[in-house]
Amino acid sequence: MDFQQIRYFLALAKELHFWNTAGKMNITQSALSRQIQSLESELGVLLFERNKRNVKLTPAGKFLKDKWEVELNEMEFIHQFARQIHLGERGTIRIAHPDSISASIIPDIMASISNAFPRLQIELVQVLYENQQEFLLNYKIDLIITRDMNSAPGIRSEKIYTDNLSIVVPENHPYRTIDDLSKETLQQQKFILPIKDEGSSYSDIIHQMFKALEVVPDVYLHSEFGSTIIALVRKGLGVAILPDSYMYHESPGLRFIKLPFKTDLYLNWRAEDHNPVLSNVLKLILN
Amino acid sequence: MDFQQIRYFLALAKELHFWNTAGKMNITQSALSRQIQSLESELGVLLFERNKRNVKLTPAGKFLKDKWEVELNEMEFIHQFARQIHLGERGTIRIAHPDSISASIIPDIMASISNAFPRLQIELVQVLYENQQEFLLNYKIDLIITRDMNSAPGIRSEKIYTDNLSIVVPENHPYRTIDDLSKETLQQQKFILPIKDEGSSYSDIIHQMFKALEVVPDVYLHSEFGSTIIALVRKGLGVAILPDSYMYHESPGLRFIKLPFKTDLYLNWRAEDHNPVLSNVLKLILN
DNA sequence: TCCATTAATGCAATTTACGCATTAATGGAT
DNA sequence: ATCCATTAATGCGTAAATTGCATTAATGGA
Repeated sequence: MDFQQIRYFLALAKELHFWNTAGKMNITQSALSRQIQSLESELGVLLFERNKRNVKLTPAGKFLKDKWEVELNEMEFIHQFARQIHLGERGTIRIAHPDSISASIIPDIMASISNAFPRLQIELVQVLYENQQEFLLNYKIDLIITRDMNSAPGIRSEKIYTDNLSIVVPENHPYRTIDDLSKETLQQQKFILPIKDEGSSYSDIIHQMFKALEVVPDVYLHSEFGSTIIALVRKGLGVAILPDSYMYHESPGLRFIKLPFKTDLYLNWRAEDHNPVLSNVLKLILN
Repeated sequence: MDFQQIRYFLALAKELHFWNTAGKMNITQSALSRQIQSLESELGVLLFERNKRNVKLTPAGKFLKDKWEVELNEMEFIHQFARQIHLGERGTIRIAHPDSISASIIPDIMASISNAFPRLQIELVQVLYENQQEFLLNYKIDLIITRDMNSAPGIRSEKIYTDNLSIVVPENHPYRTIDDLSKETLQQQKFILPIKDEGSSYSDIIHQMFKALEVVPDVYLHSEFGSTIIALVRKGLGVAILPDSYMYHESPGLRFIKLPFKTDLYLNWRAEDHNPVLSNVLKLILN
């Protein structure tokens, strides 16, 4: 059974005239007649009561007219929807990102996506450092922004942004500009730092920074969560080294003093993932 | 687009293997490959991501698999339903009948129909004498049982039953058997009779009966409604001439005395009505 | 009774679908 | 690293289906 046959049937059910219908459907009366016959015999249902003069729907034909009209519309809608999925205009994408950028570049990225593809559903999630690779490879997330270059097989990684590192101090702290910093005073600070994850280039950079400053930091506390770190600094429990992106969180009571060190942000995705939604989002972010 | 193509797609979406699927669908891998390609190009949607080694659904393919499964089941259900309509096993038929037989042959007819065609919906209606023909010809009813032969063009009529006429008297009435009746006493009765409709053979018969008995009835009241007539007789307001069928109404306080006159019941329907439900019901009633 | 209309049908031509055989890509085994 | 078995795609000839044209047969109206 062919959709076209059903379209012929619906047209004929409206017109109730083989010649007129054939004309409208751009076939000959002969073809239409045979298509209807073929439909009837395949269904095992007489659709029209017809003689050489009149054509009218049988009760079963009337029933099918009503039902098929609905079903064909439904089908057309489904196919339209499928086309949008195919073009990456519909669908869901799960993006993981570090807390630090949730107020800096993430809003820009989201705005850009929802502007270009308003029908996309985006799920923003946070993923612990040790789960990042597994979640990506097991399709729990589709895209992840990290501060580490990822070189695992099957994962592609591109640098998308570079953050400055700042030292974050409470408003009443004597550090006011970069010039106030000295090896001696730094040595006296209590530091609140991110957890030093194995192989994390981000914590490496912080480590290298202290090396370059020739300071061995007195680490008061390690936390994976930037918001926790910021709250602790505000309470005067220590100072922190954080990427500038945290400035966008508009947290009062803090001062960011830019340091001459940088940390990169990378976009990571499955190399073999051809999901058109992903392709579209990648194009947008990497532009 | 062909339903068969969608069935091929669904099979392949389950198997994810062209050779195995082709075998199960009883075609060659070549044909299956081309059918899927044709489906993809007609839809404008890539359904499978495939190389010479692996086959997997695209997001759009996954979506269509879920949707099409539902739609195809829906369609199969619709077609099954249509087949039942075609065979006259499903549908609605509106049957009109005189009040008199609602407790005699109507229950038998209903039982017979619902036994043979349990899915049929029957609507029983009452139609005033003057509307009978119009309602039938205008498809307001499909079948009508009358006490008059109908010979209008486009209407077929078949005799299905013959009722005896009885004189109906209250229980305390002196008439006990047919032998108690005499011209003289009949002349003294007050009669409650049906309305003498123009061209109604039924009221004709009652008229002829009185002529044969050489009695001119003292008609106290005319009513079209048998139940009204019966109620009036029970109250002692007169006696009536009614078809035996009323005996089945189990009305207490009445005596039916059979008279040597008969009245026929006819089944009437549109001659050109080929509704299979009607055909089935006709076959049952006329057997 | 005749005629115009119209659905069905025979036939030839065209288009489409199919199976067979082959090709080309790929993942796993040696 | 190389070879091989597996497997989806494809070229080609044949079979099947669909189509249009012309004709037929039925039917309602003049």
